[in-house]
Amino acid sequence: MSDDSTPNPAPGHSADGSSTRGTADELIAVRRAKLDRLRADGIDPFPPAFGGVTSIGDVRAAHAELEAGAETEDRYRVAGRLHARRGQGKMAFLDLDDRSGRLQLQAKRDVLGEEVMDRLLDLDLGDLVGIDGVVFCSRRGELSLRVEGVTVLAKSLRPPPDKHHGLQDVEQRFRRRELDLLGNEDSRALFVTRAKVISTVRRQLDDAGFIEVETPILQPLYGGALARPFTTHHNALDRDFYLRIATELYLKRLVVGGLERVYELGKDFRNEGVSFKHNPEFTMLEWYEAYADYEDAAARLESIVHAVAVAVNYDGELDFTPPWRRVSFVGAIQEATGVDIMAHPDAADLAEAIRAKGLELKGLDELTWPQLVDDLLSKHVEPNLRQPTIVMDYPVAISPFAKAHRTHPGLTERFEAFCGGMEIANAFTELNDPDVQRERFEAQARYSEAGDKEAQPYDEVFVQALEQGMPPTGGLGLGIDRLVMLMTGKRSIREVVLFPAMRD
RNA sequence: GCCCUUGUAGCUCAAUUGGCAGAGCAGCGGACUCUUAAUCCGAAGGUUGAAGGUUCGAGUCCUUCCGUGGGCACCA
Repeated sequence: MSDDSTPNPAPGHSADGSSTRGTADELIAVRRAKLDRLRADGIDPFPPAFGGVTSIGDVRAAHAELEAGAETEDRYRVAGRLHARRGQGKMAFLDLDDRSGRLQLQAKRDVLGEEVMDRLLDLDLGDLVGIDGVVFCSRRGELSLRVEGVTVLAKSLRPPPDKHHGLQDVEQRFRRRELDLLGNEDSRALFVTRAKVISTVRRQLDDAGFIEVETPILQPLYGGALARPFTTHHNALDRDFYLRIATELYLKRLVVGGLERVYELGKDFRNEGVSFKHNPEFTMLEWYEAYADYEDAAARLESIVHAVAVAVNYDGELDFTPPWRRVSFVGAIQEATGVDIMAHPDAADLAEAIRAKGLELKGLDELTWPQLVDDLLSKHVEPNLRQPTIVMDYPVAISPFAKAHRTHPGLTERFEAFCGGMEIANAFTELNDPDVQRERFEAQARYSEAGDKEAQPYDEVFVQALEQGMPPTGGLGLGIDRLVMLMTGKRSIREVVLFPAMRD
């Protein structure tokens, strides 16, 4: 570490100039020299706290009507990061950022005196400072604080991103999210919006009588979704655990236990490829409601998502007003491709029908019937579902936890919701017949033996829970990251996850 | 895993057909008491992602590797 501090000139007067260069190391060295100068002057560059701060947003709100040139007697203490500086002589203007906004500071030598003024001018962009001052409105109409006191709150030793362009490099924005946040106001706003999405969802469920629960992330058996898990090892118990791919099975055991309305909001982990809509760890909401079915779940989903859109002032092209368009799974595929999947109940037959329609599907002849059906939906239907759409009644073969449809054989009471060409939710009338559930697991075991790495492992404890008796239940899973993508108009999940997975 | 794309100063971006690597901001020295992408003067700042190769000469062309972004595959 290069800590070769220059001799300390008077505060505010810059370092001797002989060692002032422009490389990254030298930029840091200049800042370290200023740090040393503060310490030499008996100033703590990293004080422990700074009380009595008013947010810039609150200062602005209190003086929204102030006219150009107006003075006040109103004093405030604000704190934040130094963003820009104009003027260097007997008067300077500085911009100070906090989470709520930006405020101009006016520093006058005749107000502050030589020592304080010099110290203030010696600050670097990016330094965290506390300011005591009095509100006025500049001749050009800019709400400002006339500085009366300056407190260094934390010295910044590295240069901040460009003050106008912010941080543009996508890789650095994701790898060094703190630089993205401090350099790009819209990035900060996005994550505030994300928090609002989550708090709104919570409030909706809390107000509807749901209780929030926490179930294991480290699971001895994974289940509740069709996906490959991450595996880890517990040393003391000397056994492998899986990071959960879903919360479904534990939550249904809580319904068996009589909690009736439960939800969990947290991370799931799936060991699959990354894409604009997949991150290996992602935030999932699941809720289960006793005595409800999938129609009730659909209505609740519409209501919650609509409430979220209102809460974040969504103004994009999607219309989340309930009720959303409903189409049947079979009908949606037939409409988009002309193929009636129920008329072709085996794989070879269905593959022939797909080929007859001239549709593109890779590996057509190697795929199982469920795979063919799933591909038809994901490649030929899903991308075109822009406006919120609920696709109802999925085939039983791809729905191991959904109850058989009350009137249509071969189908289940399951829907997925799509918006912006993406799946955002998956819900069923939950299968609560333990014998049928046991058969479904056995079918999954056969898929697994046939080489399907995503088939469900048999979960005997879960089946025994169903044998205890689970009330009729509606359950739903909602992808929170994708919901935030929709609400903010972002096309990549990496934009809405603070620290997305990156290659090393 | 495969294909395409991209990587230049701390940050944002240029560089014609292969012909002296440049600008703005930031930083440094100086001027400036209502500026706000402040302005003005001055001096600086580079292993062009890495390693090889072709060439009189490579940021530019070729090979390999690393990372980004996009697509495919995977995601029954």
